[in-house]
Amino acid sequence: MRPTMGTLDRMPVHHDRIGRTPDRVKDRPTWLISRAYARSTALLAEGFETHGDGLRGHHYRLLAALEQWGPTSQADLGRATGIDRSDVTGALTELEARGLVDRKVDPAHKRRNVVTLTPAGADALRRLDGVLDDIQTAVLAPLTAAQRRQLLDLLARIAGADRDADVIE
Amino acid sequence: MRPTMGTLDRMPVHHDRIGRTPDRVKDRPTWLISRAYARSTALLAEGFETHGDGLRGHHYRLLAALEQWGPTSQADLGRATGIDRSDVTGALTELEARGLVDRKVDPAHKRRNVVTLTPAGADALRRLDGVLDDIQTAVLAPLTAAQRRQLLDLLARIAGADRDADVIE
DNA sequence: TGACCAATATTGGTGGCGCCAACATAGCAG
DNA sequence: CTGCTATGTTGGCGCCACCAATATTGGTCA
Repeated sequence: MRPTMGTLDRMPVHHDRIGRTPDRVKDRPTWLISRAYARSTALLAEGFETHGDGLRGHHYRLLAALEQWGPTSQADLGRATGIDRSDVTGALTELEARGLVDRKVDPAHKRRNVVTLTPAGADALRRLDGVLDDIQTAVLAPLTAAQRRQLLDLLARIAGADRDADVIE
Repeated sequence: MRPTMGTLDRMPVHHDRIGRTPDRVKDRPTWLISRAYARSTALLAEGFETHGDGLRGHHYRLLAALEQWGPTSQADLGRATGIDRSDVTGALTELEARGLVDRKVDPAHKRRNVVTLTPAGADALRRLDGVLDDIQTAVLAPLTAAQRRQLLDLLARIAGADRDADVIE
């Protein structure tokens, strides 16, 4: 019994440890995945906000694709990054406004835009890489090196389930 | 050189296998997590749509919390499920309209609403459980039983990093 | 007691991200 | 030439996380 409060028992709900997750939910893989995702996106949002000049995940993915594959059409960028064509358009417009990419019509295929990474874009990508690296280590902080490798391996299997199917066939 | 096209080499981009993820991105934990999340949410959305009567993740979490802890205030529901208070309000309104929960003012604490799971709500929860179970097995399909246990353990560690911190201290 | 502060429920709004539909245009295949 | 497909763009939707402001209520404390 606690001090100085006679009516304690009419409190049907105030278990000291509500705030836990319901049992039905807390061990479900989809729940754990969503929690891990929530945690990583929170860190990403913070990192992008404080060191990302207002850029976000879309922008990083596009810059990375351009750095790796060189000048690319928007449609191919979308396929390479898993970003919808329409969202590619919007993100590229923002990147172009910042001078991080260059966009012009492909003279040989006039319906295409050829998107090119500018030097400033490459710089931005390198900066973001640093930010992202820090975030990765923060996310994986609770794990040992061996556990990290394991997790990445396992995640790759379930994350790439459809794509592997596409690739293999 | 391919046939019938002299100007082929000004085509820097048409690798036959674009559609992969940039190397800079594809092994990052946050990326893999987001892919796993995308996969699981796609399955969840499909499952909820075809067998969920239009309910979504929020609703399931709330029903599960109510089933486990009994009548609960909205604020506590929010804390228990990680759903923002404002979103709790909206989701409960929908659940109430379907007769799955009952919401009335706590006579002892008039600023609180006591939310109660109705029998229909318990039924809906059980139905959703079945749907969710199927989705879990679909998500984990590429893994062996041992790998599944491992993945869940590792995810729990990184997913619960903050909460554990809260609990431990 | 009265003044002040904290918690609650609600309303309304933001933003990221994934996705889809419609459209005009351009290239390709028959 | 006639479809059919690919491309880029615009506009919209839905889910989820989050935040701000407000009215109400409870509890605290000087």
